[in-house]
Amino acid sequence: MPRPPAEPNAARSPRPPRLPRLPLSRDRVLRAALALADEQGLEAVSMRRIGQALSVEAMSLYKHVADKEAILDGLVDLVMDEVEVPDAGLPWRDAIRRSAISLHAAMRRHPWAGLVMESRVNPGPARLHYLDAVVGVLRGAGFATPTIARAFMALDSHTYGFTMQELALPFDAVGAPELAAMMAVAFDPYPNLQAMAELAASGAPMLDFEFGLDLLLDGLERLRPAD
Amino acid sequence: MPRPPAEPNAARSPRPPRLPRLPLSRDRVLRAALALADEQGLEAVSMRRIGQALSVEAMSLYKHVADKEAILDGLVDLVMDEVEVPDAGLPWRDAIRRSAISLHAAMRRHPWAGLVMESRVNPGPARLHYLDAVVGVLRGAGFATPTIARAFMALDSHTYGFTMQELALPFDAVGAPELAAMMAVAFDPYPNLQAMAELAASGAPMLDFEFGLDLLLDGLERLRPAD
DNA sequence: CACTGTAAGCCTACGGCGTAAGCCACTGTA
DNA sequence: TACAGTGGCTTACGCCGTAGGCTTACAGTG
Repeated sequence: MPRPPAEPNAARSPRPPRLPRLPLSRDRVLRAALALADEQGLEAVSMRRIGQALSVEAMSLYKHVADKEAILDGLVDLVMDEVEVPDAGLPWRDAIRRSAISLHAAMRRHPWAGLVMESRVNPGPARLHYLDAVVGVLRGAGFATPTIARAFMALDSHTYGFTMQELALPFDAVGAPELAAMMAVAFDPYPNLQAMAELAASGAPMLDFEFGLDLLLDGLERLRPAD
Repeated sequence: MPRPPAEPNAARSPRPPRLPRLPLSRDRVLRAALALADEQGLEAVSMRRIGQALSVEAMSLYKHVADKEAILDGLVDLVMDEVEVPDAGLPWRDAIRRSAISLHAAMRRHPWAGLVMESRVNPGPARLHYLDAVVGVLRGAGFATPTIARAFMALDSHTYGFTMQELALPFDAVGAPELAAMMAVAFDPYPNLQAMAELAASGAPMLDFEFGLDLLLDGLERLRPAD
């Protein structure tokens, strides 16, 4: 029902006293979205619920962000901002190692982030800054440009891939005994996997991010031209 | 408007002649979903559009699959079925190498698959079979069980991570010159990335899946107990 | 002071989504 | 013949992103 056209009604409700909320902004929108994602998961990040968290209608968000894609891009960059950028003052191996571990940690703090990052094409400034620093350190270590490209892909692939698998695994969600029981069932017809289930049941740590990372770094060190 | 209650109407439309379509089945649903995903992308995979592709209403699918999650699980397993499982008859390194390359290729054939796999918790039979074979080959090579777990994570992380990054990159979509131009703009304030942009512009292949894979395999070979 | 442009937030509505619940025609068996 | 089961259809609910237009408040100008 289209309401009557504007009718300047003196008997209107007594004029809401315009309580002066602090104004919306791209930054406030992103922070609300980040909180929502961290606390309630990625599927809670909808325009309506972000609006709700800010006591604002969904459509009001569009005055500050282009669309939902832009919000996701912004979220990724917020996470990348938490990552320790490789320090050109350190030996190349330590610098890369630290930053990879820091990226891994950031993705674990925001379990939704990996999925979002990998569906995204355009890197934001924080991501570019990180990328630039990695390349800088590898150049400083004397690697040739094509090797740098390959090395970067290999290192980042390990970090992303490991984190994604780790988060998909229920290792943290349940205790070792429950997990072992689950595995025993699921692995029933697979003899080789039984050994894995037993290992998990023993409570031994199954997830070792630095194992693969060090394999890669060792290999790169061997490829590095003597300086 | 709730239609009149059942009224046995003799003047009904002349009885649609019940043309005998071949019946629905879980398999037909999955194949339709696979075709949709491959041809029109993951967001085209909706219950309504799968139904459309099968000339059937969306709700009819629920007689054959539990829900959309089940369809996605099924899709992942269809892709895993295309993957060459490591051959226990080969030297461990060749066997693992071939299967990793095959997994990478399958994920490239179905660019949507990586994203789906990584949001999924329960491995299907094809995935379990693959996993079992990898573990079997590594056992045969003499690795200790904890090392096998770590090695598997590292190898799979590289395959998933590399493929996801590769697919997010616009390397295939545009030609080298266009890409270089894009990079030159995006990389403007980042001196180290300029070198990468030039490398890409030269048309040199930027993506080398086997580089990281071989770094990992070399490292594992060095860790392997002498037999 | 009045006037006007503009920005910020609101409202309505559209087409799409996954799926709960129930209906109906047909089949096979008792 | 009766009956239960099966496979498909219909309707409807509550979500989603967002196009388009409206209202209000304020800043700048005369």
